[in-house]
Amino acid sequence: MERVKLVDVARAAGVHPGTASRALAPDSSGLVSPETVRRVVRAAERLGYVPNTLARGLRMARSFMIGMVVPDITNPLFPPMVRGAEQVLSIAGYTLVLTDTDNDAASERRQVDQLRARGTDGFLLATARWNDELLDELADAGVPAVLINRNTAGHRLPYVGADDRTGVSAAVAHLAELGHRRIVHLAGPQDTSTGRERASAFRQAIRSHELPAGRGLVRPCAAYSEDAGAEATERLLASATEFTAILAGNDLIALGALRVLTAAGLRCPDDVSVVGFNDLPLVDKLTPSLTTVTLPLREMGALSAQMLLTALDAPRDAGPVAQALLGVELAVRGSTGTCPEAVRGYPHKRGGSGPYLGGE
Amino acid sequence: MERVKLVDVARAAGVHPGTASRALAPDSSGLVSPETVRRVVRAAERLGYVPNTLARGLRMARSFMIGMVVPDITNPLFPPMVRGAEQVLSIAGYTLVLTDTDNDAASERRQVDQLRARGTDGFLLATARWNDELLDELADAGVPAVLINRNTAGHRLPYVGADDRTGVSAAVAHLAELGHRRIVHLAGPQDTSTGRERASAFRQAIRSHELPAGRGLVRPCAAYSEDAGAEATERLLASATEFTAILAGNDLIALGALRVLTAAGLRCPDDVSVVGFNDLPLVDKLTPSLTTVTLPLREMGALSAQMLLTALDAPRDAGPVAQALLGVELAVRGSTGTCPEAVRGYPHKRGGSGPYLGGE
DNA sequence: CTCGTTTAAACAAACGATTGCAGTCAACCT
DNA sequence: AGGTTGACTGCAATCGTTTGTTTAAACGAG
Repeated sequence: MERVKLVDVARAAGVHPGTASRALAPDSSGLVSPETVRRVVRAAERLGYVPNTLARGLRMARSFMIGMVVPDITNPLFPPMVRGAEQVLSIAGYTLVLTDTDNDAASERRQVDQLRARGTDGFLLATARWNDELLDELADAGVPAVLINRNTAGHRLPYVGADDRTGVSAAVAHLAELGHRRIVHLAGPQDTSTGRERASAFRQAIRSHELPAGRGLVRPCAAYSEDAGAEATERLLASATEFTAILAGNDLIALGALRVLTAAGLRCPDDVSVVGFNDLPLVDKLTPSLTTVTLPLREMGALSAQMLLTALDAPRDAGPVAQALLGVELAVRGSTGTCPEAVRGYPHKRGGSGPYLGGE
Repeated sequence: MERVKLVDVARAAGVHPGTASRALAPDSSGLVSPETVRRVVRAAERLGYVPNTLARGLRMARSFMIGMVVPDITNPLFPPMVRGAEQVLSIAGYTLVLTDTDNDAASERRQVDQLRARGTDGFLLATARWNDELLDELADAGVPAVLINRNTAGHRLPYVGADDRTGVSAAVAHLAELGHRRIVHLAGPQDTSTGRERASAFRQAIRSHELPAGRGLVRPCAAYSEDAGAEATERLLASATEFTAILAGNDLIALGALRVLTAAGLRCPDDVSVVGFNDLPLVDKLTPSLTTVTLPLREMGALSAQMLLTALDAPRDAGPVAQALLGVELAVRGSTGTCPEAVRGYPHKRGGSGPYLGGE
């Protein structure tokens, strides 16, 4: 059974293909008599007509495809965003093309180029670095694109993210309320906006709670990964820094921290409280369950898609680029508890019987 | 800067567009003189020519796009498959279009229709039901498609899955070795091949280990979800069935079971051992860490993509449809331990002081 | 009654590539 | 020498839509 095309519908309705085309398109259906519209629409339904997107795209110089670029779809942070975006795009008649850059800049460029060659109408990018050449190029070229989750230094492209500052502030407030005074931030990579922003918000929160502000309280990790978090925690323990709580740049870093703390004989939350970021699936079922900041991932994906859609049929440069921040929530769980005495790194100086030092 | 098209290249090389087209296509470049080929290729490179995929697709009735359909990208089971498939497809010059059906048959049909309208060259489907009308239609229509993870009753389409039977068999062997004799299987939905296959493999394993085979040992859940697993476990406890171990249809079901067991005062693995399936991220960090069956998800995705590619340029019907099973591994962790005395449901009959009854 | 004016539908030209067919020209064979 | 072959390349149709431009009909006013 051959695919039914516009000519077939037109013939069935007894009109010219051109007329049928106008009748079917909501925009132009005003140009044809209501009676004819009805006839055409009915014929289309009866025959099960589905327009050929390639032909239409060729004629209209639009592909109705949106490219979405994520660093690693395997990271549970991204699927909800993808899902939110896909839902919005699909009801608007667009198709989502997903690509995974494997956290590699070269691969990212290749993917984006390939999509551009395909005539992709716009991009949803979750891979932004703080200084990102590729994104600058896209901005220069006027390619419709929206950033998700991570922003760039220039703020030249529309951006949808979470209100990280408020999340950090809530986390610090929570810890302060539990009596913690020496809080360490295991920050995310400083070449990402989230890493920088959360670190900056952390410093500000420390000040506003009038907590001791010494150096070494913010310790950037090499990556948003468990291993990077573990490594940073080892360095932290090896240093002489005293702390009773850790605010991690994200959940994976928190998991790495927990692993190392446990290995060092420190218990959570009895000895050290830990807060994560992102609320990945299952972190609520760990022992202890992880206190963390919940992000509206799905909504971020949906909103970014919507912003892209409006950008698509807006005039070339319509006002300033939008920067949207969605609200977050602190999920208080088992990994945070009231402050014990100050805890310090490894059995160094004032050596005691174990890693658990401080007052007393 | 306008996109350079084939005519531009042809003019620059001093040939007809048709000739340029042939010169550029590896298949037909034998039809044109080597000298001309060289000239055209150089011109194309110099001008930075990238063919318009839409135009080509329209003419050739191929889009170089592959549709991948998953029930829920948010389920950590799927991202690795997507990733494996994407990698293979992208190096073959194909683009992966991902859609999420939200576990809804109507939505699935809509998505597939839309993709077909777009001229999608083939499908990777992870949504198969045991009796699946849509897939039968696709098979009838001769649409190139490969099933992943789940199969259909008819076995009419190529399929790539995991060797579930061996996984189940290893799990049961492991439990039997720990001394368990009364093992219950909280099976997955029986309208999925995985649910049926694992249940069938379970029965066979019970027989081959000569374990007591009573009724009520296989208890299908309504879905592959934590809630469904919890509900099934409640019914199990309410029944008079004795058991010391549970083999869950997948990890989510296992999590539901653990929740209910804990709530009922039963401890894992002291009172009841639990085995999952799939090895989702983080289940190794739970307390107790979950013993489960690890699937080669990424490889499954890659292989299915490869099979689809070969199917794409094979003659219409080339031999029997391939059915590939990839090896699995049992990850033995903390949720399984040596058998205590028989455990039974709630304080019924022979009423004791708690839920923990049996021998002793 | 006629001449603008509106309204509705038909016509035909794109969009950018691929490809069957036909033509050119030189070489080759008998 | 004439016809045949074969290697290249040019020509033009085609894929299925959309859309600017006629054409045809209907309408209203002077």
